[in-house]
Amino acid sequence: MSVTLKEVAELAGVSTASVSRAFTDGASVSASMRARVRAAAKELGYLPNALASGLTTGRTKLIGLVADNFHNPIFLEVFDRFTRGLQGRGLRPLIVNLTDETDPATSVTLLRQYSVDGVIVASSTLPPTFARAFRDAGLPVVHTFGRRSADTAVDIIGIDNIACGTLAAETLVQRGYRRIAFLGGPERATSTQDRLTGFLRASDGAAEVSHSFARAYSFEAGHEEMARCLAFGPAEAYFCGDDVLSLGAIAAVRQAGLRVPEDVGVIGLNDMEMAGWSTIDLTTIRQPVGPIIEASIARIIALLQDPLARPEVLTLPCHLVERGTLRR
Amino acid sequence: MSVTLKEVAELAGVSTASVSRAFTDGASVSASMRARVRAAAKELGYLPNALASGLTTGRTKLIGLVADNFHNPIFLEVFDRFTRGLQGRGLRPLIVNLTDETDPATSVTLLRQYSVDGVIVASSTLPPTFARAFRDAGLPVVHTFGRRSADTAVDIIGIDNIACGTLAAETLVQRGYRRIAFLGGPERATSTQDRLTGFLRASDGAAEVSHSFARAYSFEAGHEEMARCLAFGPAEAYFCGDDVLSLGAIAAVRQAGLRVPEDVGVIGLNDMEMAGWSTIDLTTIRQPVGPIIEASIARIIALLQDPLARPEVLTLPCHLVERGTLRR
DNA sequence: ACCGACATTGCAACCGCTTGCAAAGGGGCT
DNA sequence: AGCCCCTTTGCAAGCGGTTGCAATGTCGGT
Repeated sequence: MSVTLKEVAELAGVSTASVSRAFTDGASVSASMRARVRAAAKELGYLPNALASGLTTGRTKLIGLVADNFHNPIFLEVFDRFTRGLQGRGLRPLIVNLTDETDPATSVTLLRQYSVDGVIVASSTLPPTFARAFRDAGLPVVHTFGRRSADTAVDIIGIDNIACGTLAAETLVQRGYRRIAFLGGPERATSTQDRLTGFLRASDGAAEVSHSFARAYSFEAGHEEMARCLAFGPAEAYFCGDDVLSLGAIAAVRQAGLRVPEDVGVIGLNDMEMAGWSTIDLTTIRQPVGPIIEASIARIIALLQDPLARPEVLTLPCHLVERGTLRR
Repeated sequence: MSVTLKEVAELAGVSTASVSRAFTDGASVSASMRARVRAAAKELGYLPNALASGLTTGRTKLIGLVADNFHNPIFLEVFDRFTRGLQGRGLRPLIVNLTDETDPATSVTLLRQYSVDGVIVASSTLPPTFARAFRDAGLPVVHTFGRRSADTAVDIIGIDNIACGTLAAETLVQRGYRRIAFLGGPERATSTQDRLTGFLRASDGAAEVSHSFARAYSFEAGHEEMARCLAFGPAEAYFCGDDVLSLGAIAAVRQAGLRVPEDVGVIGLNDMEMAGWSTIDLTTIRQPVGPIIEASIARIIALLQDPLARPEVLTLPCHLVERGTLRR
């Protein structure tokens, strides 16, 4: 079907070994040989077969990209950056879309079958054990947006969710809100738990606090949960676990005939692209997605070089983005 | 590193051929042999190496998924469905993120190197020649969201953009708008051209018509272009080339102190998930993304079976989704 | 002219799996 | 018992590349 190494070798009148070397940099080949081979290859339209080469070298340049949230707009940015960043470095992402609560074993199997060189788990909700399953299978892995944990078994790159919760609470208190609330994402998500922890810690004594959870990181869930809160008498301001959740919550507030931020303040987390759209104008805590992903890619590449490197935790700072859903 | 066929064969006391057969259904193996092999495999934690097997069989179960719009929320749905649909059928998507106007040759090279079995080009903006490049390289390809063209060289699955333009114009006219406008996406995108064609055709004589183009399918571009339109005296209603564009346009209208739909009506196209959010509530033309993608996957699978099948064009119907940005 | 060091090249085995072909085994039938 | 046919199994040759090792060639130095 397609042109092989052998054909190029024949045309160039050299051994297949030489052709192979002409395409690997750093190999021992003379300039003239390389030129000759390249010319023959060009003439035939030869392309090295990445799979065959992966078979012998043990490196496929395939990176598993595991994600569980294809509904959150923030993931558009995440995918865009990951796919570009990886392909810009000669790596190819192999996507795994975790439906529901797929167990780790399945994804591990999947990715091992394709001999990926490494895995990036991009999720703020999965438990640390998930990423560890890859490492246990001998695959380099970094958990992007993961939770820092005591036993640092895998590399984690993300934000300090506890600090974010604290920042949110402090901001609300500082703006003079006295009855504040945390409207989190799924209770089991590690990010939710941490954000709540930080939130409670910082608001303790400084304000009257309550909290509840939406069933998912989605608009509907935010809407639903806020509607419930309103029915029980709303707080003055809410820290929502996520931007999408915030939008759902805001919709519910407005539907109840209340104004944002005059009657109810809302602060989100992520700063997804649309949070800045003038019609949305969401005050939120910005998660530095770009740097996080750059760092993740750099880290996975480092792990490819040295799979035994000690796992590290890298935490990037978040900051407040002032817009129109919180009073000054 | 990982367990191989040979080790399983040794443990089970059979030939490697038998082990291989035990893992291929339809192969000639006795039930007892299969059981014995499976047991040994399980004991060792053996996983067939998909790449090695792809090397010999010529099928990798890898499908290239080429897209050029990682900023439009509709693509979240597109990716979600494609990745799930493919993996549900035992295929693995290999993503190519087209940065800017990457030329087809590069992606072809990339995907050929990984011996993908087929390619799905998911874009409403790329010209038909793009997808054809894959076919010319001998790769089965379907162009999802593509434009039907006279010389049907590749399979196309999508909507009839001309009909959508017509539907939009008819809807506006029927609602009593007399001065209507088309605010399209990038002028070079095939989808833009077709939507405009249909729009003009249907509004001819029935209303006063104008048209212009945004520089991209994005919020900012829509905002910008609508601002420009408003400066020159706005039409009564706009058909925007896309939902995101619509949102940008609406933002500009509101910023100018005008109301939607009272002063200016807006109708979009796509019906992305957030168009239905109560705070957005966009009247739009629904593109049946689910069925389009299901059909695309089914088609690419059919092509894997029979690569020489004659290309087909499948056009799915769109319909109006009534919400709050157009008067009744 | 001779020697050693170094750069190039080819040979051939191997990466992990598949598959055509032939050999072996197992019935059913006469 | 003998024959034929069908099923099951193993052998071995690939699939497209890579790479250790040995062979060859080149060059500087004496």
